[in-house]
Amino acid sequence: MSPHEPPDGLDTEDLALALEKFTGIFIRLASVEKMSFTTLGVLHTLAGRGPLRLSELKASEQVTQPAITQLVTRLERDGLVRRRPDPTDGRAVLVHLTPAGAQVVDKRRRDRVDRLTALTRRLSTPQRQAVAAALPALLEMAELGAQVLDEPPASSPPR
Amino acid sequence: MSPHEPPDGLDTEDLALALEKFTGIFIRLASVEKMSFTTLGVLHTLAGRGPLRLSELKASEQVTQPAITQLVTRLERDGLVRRRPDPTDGRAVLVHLTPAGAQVVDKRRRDRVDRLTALTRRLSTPQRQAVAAALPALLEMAELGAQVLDEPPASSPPR
DNA sequence: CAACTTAAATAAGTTACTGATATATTTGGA
DNA sequence: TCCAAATATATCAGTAACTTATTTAAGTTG
Repeated sequence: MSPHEPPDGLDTEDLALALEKFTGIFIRLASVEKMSFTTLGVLHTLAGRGPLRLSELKASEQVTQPAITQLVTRLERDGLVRRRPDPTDGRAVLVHLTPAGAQVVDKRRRDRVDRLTALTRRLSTPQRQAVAAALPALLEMAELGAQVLDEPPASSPPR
Repeated sequence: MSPHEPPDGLDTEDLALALEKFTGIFIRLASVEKMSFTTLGVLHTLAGRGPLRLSELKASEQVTQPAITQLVTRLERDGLVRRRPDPTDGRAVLVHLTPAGAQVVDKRRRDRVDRLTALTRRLSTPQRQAVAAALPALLEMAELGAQVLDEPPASSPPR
């Protein structure tokens, strides 16, 4: 009946439903401090991957190139990032996180950890163990997913 | 050392890190069709919880009341929702999803399920089982989290 | 070294937000 | 009963954050 169930008990429809609910809550767990999702995404990406070109940020945030230029301009105005020339390519610019920018990311992360801690305290021990056991698989899926998102969005990929 | 590790193996810092990566990918898995996160959030909320007042939508989306009024106006213009008077309160309006609106939500959900299926196929059987075993706990956390988000954002809530 | 490509910036217009305020309805006493 | 306060939504004016189209500058190639 369902084409989404491999033979080992993970129904992808259930998974999608659970993850929809969960991510909807999770992304609201951290204090948002008047910043858009895209802005926070850029700061977070820079914190995780180090200085990047505008074109690399564009790819990771799924907006147009002028939008990134303007967003970085605003972030620079607010002292959260700095533009520096790319020594290996005179056309390019490397966007660096400033200490203030790193602090924003850290604060959000601490908030999230605090709230997650509060949530997990209310789970049963087996539930906590189940979540801990699933973490490597979730990380693996995130990595696989990142690769997929770089590929073209074909509607019906011919197999 | 870490205040975030209960005695049964779930380090919340690890959890937060994994979930950050995972949700960052997950929310981009579905086709976005030129709609903002907020817009999609409203459609999804209506699909999940039935007709709601503007003020209820406002609470679930964390934007100002005029933003919701305008967003619903745009959605109504595009035929995705309809406003109808609340029979129990002459001031209020109930926002209903139209069939076209429900279709948008369904398509996104199908997209997501398809992509998740592709991802989970590349996991090992134990990994899939681990994810399946964690689903109830994730749902529980989402539910607990939803309650927390409704509460006032007090820094030190008195018990 | 001209033609092409790539990286980022600029320009002009649109959309989606915000705070402040207005309108209509309900609620709760005097 | 009736009026003041509270509640639910709408409107208005201004700003922020995007879009497409175009421009500028620096690399790459035959």
